[in-house]
Amino acid sequence: MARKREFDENEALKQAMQLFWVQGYEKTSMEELVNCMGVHRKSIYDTFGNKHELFIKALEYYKTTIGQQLLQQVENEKTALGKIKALFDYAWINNKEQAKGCLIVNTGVELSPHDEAIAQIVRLNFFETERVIYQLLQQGQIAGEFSSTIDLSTTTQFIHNSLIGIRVQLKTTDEKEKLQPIIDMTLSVLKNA
Amino acid sequence: MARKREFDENEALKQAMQLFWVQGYEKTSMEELVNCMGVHRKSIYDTFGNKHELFIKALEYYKTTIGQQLLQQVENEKTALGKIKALFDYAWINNKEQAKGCLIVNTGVELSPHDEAIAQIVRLNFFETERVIYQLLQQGQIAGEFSSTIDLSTTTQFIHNSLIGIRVQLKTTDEKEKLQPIIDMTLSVLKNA
DNA sequence: ACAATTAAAGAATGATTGTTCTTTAATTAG
DNA sequence: CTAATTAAAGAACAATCATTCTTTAATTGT
Repeated sequence: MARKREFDENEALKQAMQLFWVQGYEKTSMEELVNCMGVHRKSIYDTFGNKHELFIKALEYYKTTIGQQLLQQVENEKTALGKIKALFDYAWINNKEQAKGCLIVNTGVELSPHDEAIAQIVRLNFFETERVIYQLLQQGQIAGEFSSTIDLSTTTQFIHNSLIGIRVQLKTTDEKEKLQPIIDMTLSVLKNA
Repeated sequence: MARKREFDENEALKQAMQLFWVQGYEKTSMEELVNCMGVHRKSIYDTFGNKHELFIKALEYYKTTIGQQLLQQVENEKTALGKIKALFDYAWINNKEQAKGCLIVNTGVELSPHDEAIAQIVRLNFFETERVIYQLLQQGQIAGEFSSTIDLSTTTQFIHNSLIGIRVQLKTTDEKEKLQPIIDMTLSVLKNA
């Protein structure tokens, strides 16, 4: 007994996420969001709350779509090394057309120090990435691909830190060809003696 | 034949830099800058131009003060390894009281994709850091501290990428003790066989 | 068919944004 | 001393910010 929603909530959220990803939180105005989502101002507020809540929902959408695509790319690879490489390579795919880095890293840098709710989401996403890396390192060690002497926790942190660096440089550098050697060198610490 | 300026231009610029460093460009309003610089609105505009030009001058100030302090810390060390470690450790000093990362990295992430003038400044600062790393690696190789088989350019990129990661994580993580092992592992690639 | 409900549309809200105008006060060259 | 110059102070600017109000249109259970 009510009027039907004319827009697709997920599609609108996707557009919002893309804009936040390119521009960041503060730089993005509600007017821009209205235009890019194709949804009326009031409908955005009725559906998603306010700008801050919309941003959090965009972060969640990012995790369940982009994050899931990333895991898919990882699982497509056979070897542990291939899977870890896929983790790095996937960043490229999202930065082919436009330099926008990683939404989680961007958000952490922009908002973590003065927005505890969002800082927590960033930490959670980082922690999940580290969990994935840890398991891949473990698998690779068992399979004999990686050195058995490396410490799993430390190496996980090390790989993740390098991944964060790459995600930043995808936004800042115009010489993306310089990044692949960095990745190769990062992964070289996994090699068997 | 004119009235004297009552505020110190460098001191005001220092305060502006600090605020931009903590909050970023977009989040920082002129009103906040007026309060924190202790200078009248109009005087800020008369002296520094507009917000964007003030930000660029704050970036320059950062380079000539913080950047210089960093080089000082590096030169205080005797060995090449010590100097490179100092490069990493210096990030800590500025993040003891407040998590604010590195102004150049923060700025690159926030503004590089949609502000070419600032993107260029970020690239220039990155290039200078890489130049310093390159020279230290070269010195260390000559002194026999580092392996002679490492490629200087690639290793420079690799070290810098790790440094960027650390500078991001200083803003995002609440477990800073996890970062030291990352640095140690990064520097382990320099070791002689 | 009607009443209840909710979405869409458009206009308007007050607050804050970056920037500038006007007035007053201080300084110094002539 | 005075006139010229420039800084400081305060108010004000139009534009944009996030948010909400009001009105109209569509949907569906009864």
